[in-house]
Amino acid sequence: MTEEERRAEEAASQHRPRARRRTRQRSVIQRVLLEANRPLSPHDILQTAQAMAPGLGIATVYRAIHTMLTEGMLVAVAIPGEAPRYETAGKDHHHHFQCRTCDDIFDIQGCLPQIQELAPKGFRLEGHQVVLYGVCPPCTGMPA
Amino acid sequence: MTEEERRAEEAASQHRPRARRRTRQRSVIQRVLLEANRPLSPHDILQTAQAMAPGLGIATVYRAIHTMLTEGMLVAVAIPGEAPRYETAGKDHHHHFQCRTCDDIFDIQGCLPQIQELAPKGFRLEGHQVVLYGVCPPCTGMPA
DNA sequence: CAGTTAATAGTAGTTTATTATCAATTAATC
DNA sequence: GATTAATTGATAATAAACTACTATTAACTG
Repeated sequence: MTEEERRAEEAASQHRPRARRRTRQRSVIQRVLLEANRPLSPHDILQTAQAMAPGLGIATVYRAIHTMLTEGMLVAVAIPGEAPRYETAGKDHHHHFQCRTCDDIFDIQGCLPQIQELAPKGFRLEGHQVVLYGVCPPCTGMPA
Repeated sequence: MTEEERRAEEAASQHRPRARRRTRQRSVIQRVLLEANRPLSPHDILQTAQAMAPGLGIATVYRAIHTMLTEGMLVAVAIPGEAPRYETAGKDHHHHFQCRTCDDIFDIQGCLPQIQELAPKGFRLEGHQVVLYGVCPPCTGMPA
């Protein structure tokens, strides 16, 4: 039985659901994601969070991501050819830039309303995604 | 030693490189890709090609894709959260539409020059990709 | 502070996509 | 038609990302 199944089973039973604990690890992971202000991979999160939570394991990162996703605190960001990244939810509609040198993803503001008109007749358009590719400021040699 | 390595070794040796054979399987795979006129996954290719080449194996599909990629006849199409698809090379700049019902990818014509302006200062823009999401004509109940 | 049990670290296992291996087949050449 | 070796089909092996498992740790609760 997975953690989630056990939780669901308890919720359906007579027992009072156990509280979700505020652990050091989860706090650190949350903070890393809030401060990054751009989508991070599980590995990114692990690397950064380990500085503030020594010994942090990758499994804990994945568990925290899963929890924060179901709580609506995070959203997944899918980039072509890449494993999903995660960023804090609640941002305005925006798109992403991937640096071809460091592979990092950055948020970019703005959008193009005319993008709606690209859908051919007969296709029901429900959403879209734009990804820009190039080199980010740090990788072009510019100061961060 | 892989097939590719052996080929490279022979090319560097005194021996005349052996000819690439035109097999029934490869012809069928090529034809499927040409007629689809949209990006296909290896699995898509296998399904369609097996009708014209009974017994066709998935390994042959992957081998043909690899060969056609290195020959410049195919290009890979990466869609967020999806394994790569492949479509015939040489098309004009275009983007893609993914149907949320059948997951198929369709080519869409046109682009937006203003997309260049979305890149923030300090980011060197080299390329972009647009993916539209929605429901394709067949899946909305319209005739193909 | 003691008891309860959610959460963790470490790691084995799983999943999905792709590649390697190899005996058998078959396209190209003689 | 016989010969040669490129190609194939079946399947084992691999790779990467993620999940399950288990003993241990440490939040919460009274």
